[in-house]
Amino acid sequence: MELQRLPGFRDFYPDDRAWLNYIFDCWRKTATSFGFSEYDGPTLEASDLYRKKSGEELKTQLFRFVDQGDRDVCLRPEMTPTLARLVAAREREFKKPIKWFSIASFFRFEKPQKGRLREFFQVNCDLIGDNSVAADAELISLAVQMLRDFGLTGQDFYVRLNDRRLWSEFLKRRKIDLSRTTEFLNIIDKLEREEKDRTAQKLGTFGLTLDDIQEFLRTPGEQLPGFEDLFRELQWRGVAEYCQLDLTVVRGLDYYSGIVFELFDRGKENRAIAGGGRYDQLISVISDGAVDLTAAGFAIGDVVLRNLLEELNHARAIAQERMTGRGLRGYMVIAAESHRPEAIKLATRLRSAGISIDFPLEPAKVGKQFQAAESLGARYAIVIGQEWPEVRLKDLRKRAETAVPEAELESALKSEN
RNA sequence: GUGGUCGUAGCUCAAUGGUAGAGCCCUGGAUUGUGGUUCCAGCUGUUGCGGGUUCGAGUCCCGUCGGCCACCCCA
Repeated sequence: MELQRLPGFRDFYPDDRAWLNYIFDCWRKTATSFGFSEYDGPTLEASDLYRKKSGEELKTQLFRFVDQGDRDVCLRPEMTPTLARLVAAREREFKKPIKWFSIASFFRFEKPQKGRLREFFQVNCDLIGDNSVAADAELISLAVQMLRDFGLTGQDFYVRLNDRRLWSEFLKRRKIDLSRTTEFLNIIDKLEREEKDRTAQKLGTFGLTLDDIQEFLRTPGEQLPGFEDLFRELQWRGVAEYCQLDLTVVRGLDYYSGIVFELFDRGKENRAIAGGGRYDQLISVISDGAVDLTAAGFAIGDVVLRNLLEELNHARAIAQERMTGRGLRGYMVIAAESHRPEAIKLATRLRSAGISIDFPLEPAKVGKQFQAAESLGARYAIVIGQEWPEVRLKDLRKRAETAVPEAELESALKSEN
């Protein structure tokens, strides 16, 4: 019996790692283009960091243990508390608004299934110290752009947008105890999935009926000042058409205080690709009131995203193209072993110039070497033979071969085509 | 945590309860300086693991560990 991989964890063989790199590169490029700076934090955090902001149920989903120093620690299940800690600790060093992103791995002890594993990666983008609707719009716009950069379109995904304050107002107006907000939002969250009877029964404990809710759902968000401003901001950014108001989107986390949104794929699966919102009180809570900064952010996970990119033909084609573009530039075919020393010196020089080069470590037949070049995905074969110092440069895609003096090889390999 | 379903070669899968196979991949070769095709040969298994029924179990039964899916939960 061989050693097994832990359930919910993945190996990343080169093909898988290429996918991950492609996704990371895309995330990083887009976040940077919006003026966000990359940061990171530790993978392991004190358990208290997560207890401060959440309920008791959390602990079954944490990778939690006591270290050799008798500290109660957790593998991070999300980035936001770490971010809040970082910002709270050195808040005055950074000009506002703080626009940061990170690409990191997270751990949750859950039952693995489609789109949900025990270790996964997320890009987290947060905008801190600005509570304008422009900040909200900026984040939504960034989330949309991040998906568009993978070749996804409005045909593939859309944004479900809501503001929790709409429900807060709703509760206030009906004189319902606001301390039960979380309980209430949980019912709203399940509105589409749970049986109507069950929902009605739960609502009954609030003195509400299903009709009360349905009626409120039909009335758009003009009841909250600022929502029109938000949509105007979204329009300026060209992302309003991706968004639709959906009051049933509330998101599970307690700490969301304003807008919340999720990006869904339009396929029948309808899974959330990304989610986020405004959490104006969290930094204050984490820092025990020392620092009070408004904030909003979102995260995109790698698992659902990759599933989706592989399912959609156009997105998969783009991914394949961008991933193979980074292959080997030249494979050196050493046809004359007597020139191996020169060949290796040449390869070393080309590599120093940033050109990816490989060659056989031991003598091999020329045919074999060409096969190797082919299977390694090399763009060019460089044949080192008796003609040295002249070499033969063969374009493996075009199947065309030319003679090139070795001194000119570098520029020949660098020229685009 | 609950339920369904599936575990056979590295991968994808065959095998009415009766001697475990194919394709792909990989390795080597096809008169020694040219690759996506082709041909030949070779390699690989405690049929996930442990019990049970049977003359005989990959096949039937129980347990267990995994995978997938749904529920729960979702940061």
